Amino acid sequence: MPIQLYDTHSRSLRPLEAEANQPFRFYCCGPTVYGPAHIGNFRTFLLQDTLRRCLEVDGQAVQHVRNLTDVDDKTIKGAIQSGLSLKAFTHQWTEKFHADCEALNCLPPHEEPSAVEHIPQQIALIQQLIEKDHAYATEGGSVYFRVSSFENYGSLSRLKERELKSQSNNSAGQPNDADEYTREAVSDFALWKCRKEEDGDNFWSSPWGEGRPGWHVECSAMIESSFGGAILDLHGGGVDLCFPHHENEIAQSECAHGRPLCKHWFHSAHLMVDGAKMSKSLGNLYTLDDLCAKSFSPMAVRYALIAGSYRQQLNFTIETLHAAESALAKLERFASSLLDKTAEPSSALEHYIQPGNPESFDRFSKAWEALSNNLNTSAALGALFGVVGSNPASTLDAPGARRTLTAFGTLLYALGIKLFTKKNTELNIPEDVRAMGQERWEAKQARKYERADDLRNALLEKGWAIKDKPDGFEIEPK
RNA sequence: GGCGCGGUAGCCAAGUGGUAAGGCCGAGGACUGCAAAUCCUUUAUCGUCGGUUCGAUUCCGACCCGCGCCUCCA
Repeated sequence: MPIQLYDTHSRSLRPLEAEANQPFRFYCCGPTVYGPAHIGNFRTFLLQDTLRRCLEVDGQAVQHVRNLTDVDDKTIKGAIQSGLSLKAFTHQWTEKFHADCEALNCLPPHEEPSAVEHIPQQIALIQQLIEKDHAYATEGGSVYFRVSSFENYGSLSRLKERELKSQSNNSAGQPNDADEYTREAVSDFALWKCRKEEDGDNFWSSPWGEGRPGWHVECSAMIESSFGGAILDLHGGGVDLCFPHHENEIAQSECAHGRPLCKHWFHSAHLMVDGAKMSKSLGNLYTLDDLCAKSFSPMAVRYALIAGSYRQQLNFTIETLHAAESALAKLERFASSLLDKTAEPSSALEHYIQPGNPESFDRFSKAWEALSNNLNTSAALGALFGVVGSNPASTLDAPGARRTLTAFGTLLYALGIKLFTKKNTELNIPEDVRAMGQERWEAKQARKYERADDLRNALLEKGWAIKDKPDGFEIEPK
């Protein structure tokens, strides 16, 4: 049974299957690299990553391509403000994005094309559109897509053309382009923007004069060049991209190439924070670094961001993150109970975290079914904890524990969850803390409880907690 | 105004025409010198009002409330 996923275009659940002997062609709109990505961005990328992992577990050869938007209004503005070249500016934020992705255990896409490196392809695409009369150049040297020339325009988002307002205003309500009045219709969108003073050095020459590409055309051109003219199996992005970006991509690609752009559209709902849309003005916009600074682990962030199903807005709170840390700890205890049976250290768990084979899901089959059925991460996690609660380790022998670990590991792979990531990085307990712990233990053994409790409280104030065991004690960060 | 989504326990969040997964928190118990950690147990009738049905949280209708997109946006 292939994985089923809701398709925005047909508004129905449809199976995800590549053509015979072909990779599963998976394209995602990537980040605009003008600053650190926030957790809302990452929710989308994490969900896409989780879907990709599920496809791999399902046995498909996924070709995952995610672009970098490194030339647009925001990157150009940011570069000029920071006094860096566009390339240097976007490079630093690309590096940061990669580092965050790695911390969140996001698999790198197989290809990550850069928009600025595909300008010739974009120009070629625009030329094709002009030749086919789907686009026109204005006197000012910009090029627009003629929306009225594409009958299906609006089918993805169900916007009738007559309902379209202008695509020509920026967020301040000002026209984007000086030559706005030379465009034929307000709903026409820019493919090529003529050079403007505020763009600084960031312009390229084209048959229509110097300028730069429009945002939408970047994706169409990169898809064409990465997938060599094949139809995409899946295209993903946040819901906000549905219109106009994806709608425009469809118009450009289908008009230029005369075939459908994509078979399946995957849109993930937005992340809310404390019940409201994230925004800088509300002070509820978090980056990964912001959360790590509050000493949450990146893995808890991943867990929290994928714990709700993707079609539902997820309400993120700091409490969610505490819940994620606790849930992760519970999974670690579960893994430990199985690893005890196989006499392996916790570090051995990673060998079990593999794409594996769906045939072997065993008692985790409900969890896999949930993932297969429209990427229901929430139900999958629920089913996972159902198994955890049944405490299978108590009745398993070593081979049985190994089988259970294999199934469990496959599921962890699908969800992109790594365990025991915290312990490995926090083993440096200061010497004085260690000594206090030892002294407290000795006082306790000598039944000098007052002294022992004082030391325990003192350690707590320093941020360290003592966990007593029958034959000794451990010190952990509070 | 157009298109779309949602209202489930203190919080987050699945799900189903036959009396509601899971996580967190809380409470009770075990353990402990007392704690912590851990383990066990435990907390809802599903926005409101109608309708269909033997039976609805789940289907239909109305209403109320919240949210998203329609403009750069994951």
